[in-house]
Amino acid sequence: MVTLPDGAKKELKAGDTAADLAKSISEGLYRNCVGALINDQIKDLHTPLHTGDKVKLLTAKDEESLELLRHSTAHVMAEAVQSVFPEARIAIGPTIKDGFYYDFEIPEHTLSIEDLEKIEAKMKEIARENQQIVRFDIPDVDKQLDEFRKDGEKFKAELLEEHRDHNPTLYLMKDKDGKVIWNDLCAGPHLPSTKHIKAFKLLKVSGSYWRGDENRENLQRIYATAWWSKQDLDDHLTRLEEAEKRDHRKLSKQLDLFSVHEEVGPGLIFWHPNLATVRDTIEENWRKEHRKRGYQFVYTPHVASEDLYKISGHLENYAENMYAPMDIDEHPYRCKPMNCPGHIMIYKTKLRSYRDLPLRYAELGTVYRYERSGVLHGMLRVRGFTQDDSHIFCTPEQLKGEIDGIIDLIDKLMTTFGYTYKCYLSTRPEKYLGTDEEWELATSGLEEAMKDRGIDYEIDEGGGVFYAPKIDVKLFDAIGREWQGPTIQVDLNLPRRFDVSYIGEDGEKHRAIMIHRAVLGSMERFVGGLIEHYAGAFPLWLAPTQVLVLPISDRHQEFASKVHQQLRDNEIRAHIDNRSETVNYRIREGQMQQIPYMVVIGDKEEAEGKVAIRHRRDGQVGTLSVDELLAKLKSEIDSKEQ
RNA sequence: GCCGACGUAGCUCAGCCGGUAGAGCAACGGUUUCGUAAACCGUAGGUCGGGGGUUCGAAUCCCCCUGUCGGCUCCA
Repeated sequence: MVTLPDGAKKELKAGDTAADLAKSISEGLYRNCVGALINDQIKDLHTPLHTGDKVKLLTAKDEESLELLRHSTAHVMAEAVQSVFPEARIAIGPTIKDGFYYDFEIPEHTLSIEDLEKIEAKMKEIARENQQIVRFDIPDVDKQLDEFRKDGEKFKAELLEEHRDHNPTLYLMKDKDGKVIWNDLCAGPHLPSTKHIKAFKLLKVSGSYWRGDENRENLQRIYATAWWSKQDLDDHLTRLEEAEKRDHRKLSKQLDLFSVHEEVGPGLIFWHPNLATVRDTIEENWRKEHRKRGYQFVYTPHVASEDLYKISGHLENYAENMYAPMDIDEHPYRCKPMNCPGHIMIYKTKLRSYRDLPLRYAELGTVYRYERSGVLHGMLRVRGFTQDDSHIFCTPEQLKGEIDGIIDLIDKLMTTFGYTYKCYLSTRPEKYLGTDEEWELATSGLEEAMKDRGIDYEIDEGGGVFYAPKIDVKLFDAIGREWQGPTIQVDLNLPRRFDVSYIGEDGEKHRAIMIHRAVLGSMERFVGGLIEHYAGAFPLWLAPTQVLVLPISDRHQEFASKVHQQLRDNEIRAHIDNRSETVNYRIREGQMQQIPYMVVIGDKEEAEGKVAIRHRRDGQVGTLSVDELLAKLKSEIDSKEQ
């Protein structure tokens, strides 16, 4: 007796499988069935059922079934690779978001694009052959180990050795006569056969390490994707192309946003005027929102004596991410990797009373960190960047309220940019500093602030850093991609190291709580992400050029210049294009520069004292007097319309 | 850092098996004065990322350096 999703019960014979269940319901369902969700776990279609099981049969329509498809396609890919390159040894091949990969060791050969085509062709062949994918319990682990070793499958042997006590299974690929063609050590689950595999594409090859360990074997990884239908695959490929078009590095060239220079060094960003305008506007807004919330702005030096980082512990724990020391008057100095010690210096210039707290220091603080050369990426992963950093010093009683205030600020700023977000609470990891009581106080402060606000959050158990529990916020952009967003940490380390304290109501000295938070993160990463989020079309309030004035011919120059000046007088970022190019040409350029508004001025407009408005998305939207235009622009700017 | 790919004019890219560079756009000069996404004619522009080697001869082949790009966490 098993239960179906609609609550119906179904009587089965002993030893019946999910496939038998499907068959008993309808032949069509059986044909389309690829697996089953048994007690909420994805299983093979041929898994025996037991009394009391909750069973949901999976077909291509079910979201969960994609996992089966991709995992099985990974096996087919591995089979194909070993068919094309018999000397290839297989490592692991899990599913990932939107696809899967498989790692191989192929002696004396590096995979090329042409190889991918060959492998794809072979995969199609395997799919067409309708090979059966059969689960097989390994009866004699030692014998199987010998088998793997004999075949040179050292990775599989290593894995089997580790999993020998966990009922290891093989998956066998069988041809129509039941002959085993290929096998892979795998926990499954899988599709019943390869006939369901119709729409897949191998995307790229790259390097990896066996078990992600750089001291171990170098492997070659093939990334691929698989979908139930050609249509789904095509849609996915189109989405990838879309994302590529939004690449901030690409848009930077079109829109003249930023650059990096070999002569200067990798990971160091030059902000061109256009992007500097965007940043400046963001920072202005950032300051305004901070002032409203009682923050005080500070500035701290960009280099500091190593003495400071000895106290902070950075030298001990963070040295590999820091720029090497420089010798100043025979004393080592470092570029600052974080702003916190600097803010603590300011705090400690006086004896603080509980009446002074909370103190909220904020700084757009530029830091330098050594990142391994291979991980640098446009503006998103760099070596020098400006954090919108703040450190709040408060009493334990104030903690929750401060967290609440930060969440309010986060919500305000993220909504301003049209991001949706999700919060994660990371709790104490295995290795940690501080006492259990401190962790409890800090963690519950974070959690309760979210609870009181009614914010949806997930808990990442043990995901905190060694010195702090934290709230991480993930952002979702215009095309649903995820970005690392704001973070709040309750630091249990630095207040102790620097003896950050205050005098309480009781006249005694108490350790202050120090909250570390960044909302935008780094200006580089945030603005880089924004470029992609908006696909280069910044909303009016952020746009580098807000209005482009276009006189139709030379006789309209004078009026056009007046309009231009009037806009500028009203703090609109306006430019005029009075080159002797056709109107069409200049409009095209304005469009390609993603300028929100163009105002066209010809005989008609001059006669009426008005301007013709063109919006980059809506095209011609009528004529307005300059005053009317100013009012329209101001309201759109003030509301920060997306 | 490691694996792989790539680096040709400001941009996008061509240049096969070695015979010392080419297009479009942009720029510049002129003509055109135009009504909502590319007017016409002309000119100039490159030590082919840097260094070394092979060769009579290297953008092209080999080595080193540098930068960029894709990955290196998602566990049979």
